[in-house]
Amino acid sequence: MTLRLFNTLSGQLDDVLPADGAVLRMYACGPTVYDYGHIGNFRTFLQVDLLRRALQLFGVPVRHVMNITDVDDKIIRNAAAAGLSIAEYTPKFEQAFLDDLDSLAVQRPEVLTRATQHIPQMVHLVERLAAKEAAYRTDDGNWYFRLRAFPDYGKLSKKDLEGMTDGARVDVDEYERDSARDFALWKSTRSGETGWETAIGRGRPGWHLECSAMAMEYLGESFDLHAGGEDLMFPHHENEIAQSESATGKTFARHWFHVRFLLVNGRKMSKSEGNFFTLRDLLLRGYKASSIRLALLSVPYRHQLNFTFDGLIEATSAIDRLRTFAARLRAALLEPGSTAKGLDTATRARQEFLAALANDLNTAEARAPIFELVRQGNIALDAGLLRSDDRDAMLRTLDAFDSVFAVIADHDAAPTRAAVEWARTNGRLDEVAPELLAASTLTDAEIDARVEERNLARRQRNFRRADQIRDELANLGILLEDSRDGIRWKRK
RNA sequence: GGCGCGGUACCCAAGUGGUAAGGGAGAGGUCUGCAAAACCUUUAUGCGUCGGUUCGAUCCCGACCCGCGCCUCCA
Repeated sequence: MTLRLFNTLSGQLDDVLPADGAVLRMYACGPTVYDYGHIGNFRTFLQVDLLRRALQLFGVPVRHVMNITDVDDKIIRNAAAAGLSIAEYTPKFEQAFLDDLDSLAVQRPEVLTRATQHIPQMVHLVERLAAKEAAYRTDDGNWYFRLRAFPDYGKLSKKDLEGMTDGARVDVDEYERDSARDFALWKSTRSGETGWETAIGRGRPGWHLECSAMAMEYLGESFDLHAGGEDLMFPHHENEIAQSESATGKTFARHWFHVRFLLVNGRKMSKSEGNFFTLRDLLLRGYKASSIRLALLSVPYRHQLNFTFDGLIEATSAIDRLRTFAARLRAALLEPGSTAKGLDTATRARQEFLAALANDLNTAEARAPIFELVRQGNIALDAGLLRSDDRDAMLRTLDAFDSVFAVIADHDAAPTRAAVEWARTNGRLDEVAPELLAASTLTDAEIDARVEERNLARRQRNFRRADQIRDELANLGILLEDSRDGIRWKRK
């Protein structure tokens, strides 16, 4: 099956296939590590993760490069305020970012690159552009890209340069540039300020330059796909195209993938608006990592997603249903063999799931056949009609689903525990949901012992005592389920 | 002002020129010591409004209303 994906550049659905017939080379703009990321940021990284997982499911090997921007104005400002160099300031937030990716089950890119470790490549790119008269240096030492040198400018964001000249928001009076729209490639700095001594002078790279230089370093001058949030389309990605294609004369990225924004209360979630949640905020309130992952993945990437706590609760319930079914399938004692209906149910669900994903990563549509499978599977189990090969086929379909959505396999304990630990060491225990703190004090063995104690009471038909234990555990966030196959418990 | 996206049941949300997937929540029932889980039934003559095209439109066209994003650092 071939993935068809909306391409911002072509304005239509295009097949996503490796140009070299072997590995799909993709670049995704990563974070600027000046603070903890908010879940709006993570929506984009989750959708990129979904993309790479879907490609792998379709049998397309992926080489995925992500940058870490570890030098920029905000980093320099925050580091200075903390009395640190940027090299001392950024590692904490880079690590937090990587930890958050792990919590959300986001696969690591094949290559993670830091801007500060690629200064020579950036300088070289400026030199190439200068040689073609596409870059120029002003008297203050800054380097700019000459927009007139790239007639295709605007082809990604469909903006007409002529039509947007000198709007109110352009810094018309910015000194010495040939044109107000020319963008900075390299910013000169004085000694004492953050900067590097290079052949093009002392300074630091502009943001756009970083991505072009690193993408080309690891993926070549022309590659398959470039991803990022919708806000990066203009000017960031437009500028990447301009400087890269001016230097190489080749198409930079063939396919551009843009993820639309996460809203909260109908407004864009952003640092500057102050209306944001970090992943840790939500974990400490007692929401599970898997719930957050599913909630941010279930609305297709090309639609805005309005974040709500109801949405998280809904995702939690949906995941419970999937996990309960998977556990029930695995535990069921079944006759060997298969049934036509059972196999057909499993196969059709898988096909419909794959078709929905292949259709521009339609995650909402992709969920439906999986839940239909759950229903049909439960009915067959209730009726005692399921055979072991049916079960195996159904489990394979669930595995395919989970290789992309990654929410059925339960890895929720570790992120929550880590978040609580983080709150403890950062003096933020008051933000932790009470039942989370309580539950975190109970080990699995202690819970098992309490469950056994209740079981004994039940066998003695001492239901008062049994219910009392169940209530106590419930107050600690532990839910019990009595089933024919025994007692299951789970952390809320 | 320019460019773009969206308005589908209580909530989230898919979708198609031929009569509305899925999830959550709610209600009733089966099962259970009671719960929980699971299953069954149930919840839009209706898809922002008004016109038009069509045998037929939620889906196509036009106008309008409302919401959001980008045009500036930003996932």
